[in-house]
Amino acid sequence: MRAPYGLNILDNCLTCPVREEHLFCNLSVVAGQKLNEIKSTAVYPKGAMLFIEGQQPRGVFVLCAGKAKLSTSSREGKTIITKLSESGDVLGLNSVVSNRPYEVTAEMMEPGQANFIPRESLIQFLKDNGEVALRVAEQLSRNYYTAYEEIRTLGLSSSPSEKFAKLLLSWSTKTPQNDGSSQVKLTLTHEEIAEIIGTTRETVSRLFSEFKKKQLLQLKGSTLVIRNRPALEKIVQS
Amino acid sequence: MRAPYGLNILDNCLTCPVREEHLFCNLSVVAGQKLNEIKSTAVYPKGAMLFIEGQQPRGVFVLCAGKAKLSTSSREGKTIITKLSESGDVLGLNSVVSNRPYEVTAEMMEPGQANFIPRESLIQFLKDNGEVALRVAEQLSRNYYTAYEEIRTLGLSSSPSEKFAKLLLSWSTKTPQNDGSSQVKLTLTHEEIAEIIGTTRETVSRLFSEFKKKQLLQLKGSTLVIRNRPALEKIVQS
DNA sequence: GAGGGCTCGTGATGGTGATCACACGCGCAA
DNA sequence: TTGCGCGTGTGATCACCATCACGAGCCCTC
Repeated sequence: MRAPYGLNILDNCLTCPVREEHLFCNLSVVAGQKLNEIKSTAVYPKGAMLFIEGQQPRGVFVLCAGKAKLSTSSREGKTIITKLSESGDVLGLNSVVSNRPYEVTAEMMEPGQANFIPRESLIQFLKDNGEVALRVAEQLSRNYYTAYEEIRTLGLSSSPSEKFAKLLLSWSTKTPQNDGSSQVKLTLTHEEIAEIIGTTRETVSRLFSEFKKKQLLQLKGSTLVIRNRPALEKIVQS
Repeated sequence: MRAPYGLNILDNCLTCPVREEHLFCNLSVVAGQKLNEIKSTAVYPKGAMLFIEGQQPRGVFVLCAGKAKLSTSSREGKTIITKLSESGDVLGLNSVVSNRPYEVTAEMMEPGQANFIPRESLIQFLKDNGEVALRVAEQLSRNYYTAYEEIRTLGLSSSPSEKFAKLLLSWSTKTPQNDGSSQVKLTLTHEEIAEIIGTTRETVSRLFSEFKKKQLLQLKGSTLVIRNRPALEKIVQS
């Protein structure tokens, strides 16, 4: 069975063979079944908006396949990307739990699939399953930590170089190589990188040039090779 | 009975006649009693550190009297204040729930009193009381919202004037007057304000001068009179 | 009353990064 | 091929704000 956009529909993407820290894994059999009943699965094209900043929270989305970017914008059109989400992430949880409008916009960066759990059902489910509520609390506090990291980055590290180096390091830690370097597929435009570190597209271009010249990184087609992590860490130092 | 620093020791500051949204209010009788058993009360002088960034989470502090500031610092010594806490606030909750180091330092800005609840006891308490766990989740998601507001401020509003105006408005909404103006007791130094909006002391001084000249605010001794809120909102606009 | 510590005002200066502008290369479709 | 849209490189300029510096006022202690 083929879904649009070349995706295979996953039968049940709430199960998670890989990452144990996922929110809805390792539940009791009863709870797992109940969760399966209240969820619904859908496939989304690139550019699809799961939800938009300011909307009333309809429910949470459990990303099963594809990547999504979370962003927030000012009235003047300036945008910052606050998180890149991957398979397994739960989107919209904060808004649903506190019943406040979505604080971000979630947009698919590539075709993907997600489970949707309506707000009312989820809240009732949490009330019926106290131990899951505690897991949700843990997840929320992890989210909070991520947000705090963001605050530290925005508030404490002033220069774009610093933030850029920090971003590169965060990518690099995901794909460590034995020789200290690492390779990453670069799927973001300079514009998007600028929105992540809170600067302009031009500055990002210049940063790439500068870092290339300093032998900190290298571009082979669309793969980014990060050399000399120690030097990057020295730039960050905060 | 007199406590040091001119404070009356409050018999049980977990009860909260005023604000219903407090975390540990309106519990069942049993839960309330249990909470009373595991908490301990202490009095703190001005400048006391309830906990410090990076420490392992010992437990949460429920602020009963006095104000505290939450801050985080970089290695180079730059500091940002992320929140000013008041009576009723629960400090350290995120770290305790996720069992990660305190992400901020909590320092008393004036003499005060707080209830301490050790981590182990609290977690056990939450496991035994699922409905309270959900309340904790709600509280955490509110914290998350606050953090997100901070991210928006730091990331989207570039100029110090904008952030300063935003800060003034946040103060002003707490004490609305019928004529559109409002008065606030100014207990912060320019230095501290600078740490809140992420700029320098000098810039804050200049902002005060500038806003005074523009009739946006006025200083009567240590009380700050905010006139012309619409103009401030126009400066913010984000 | 003298002295020290803290907060606040304000001038001078310089660096940095946003902004504007334009050119280039690439993929794609008519 | 031509044309268009998009992402990218890079120069020139300029406003803004951090930084340094210094002096004034204020409170507390000795």
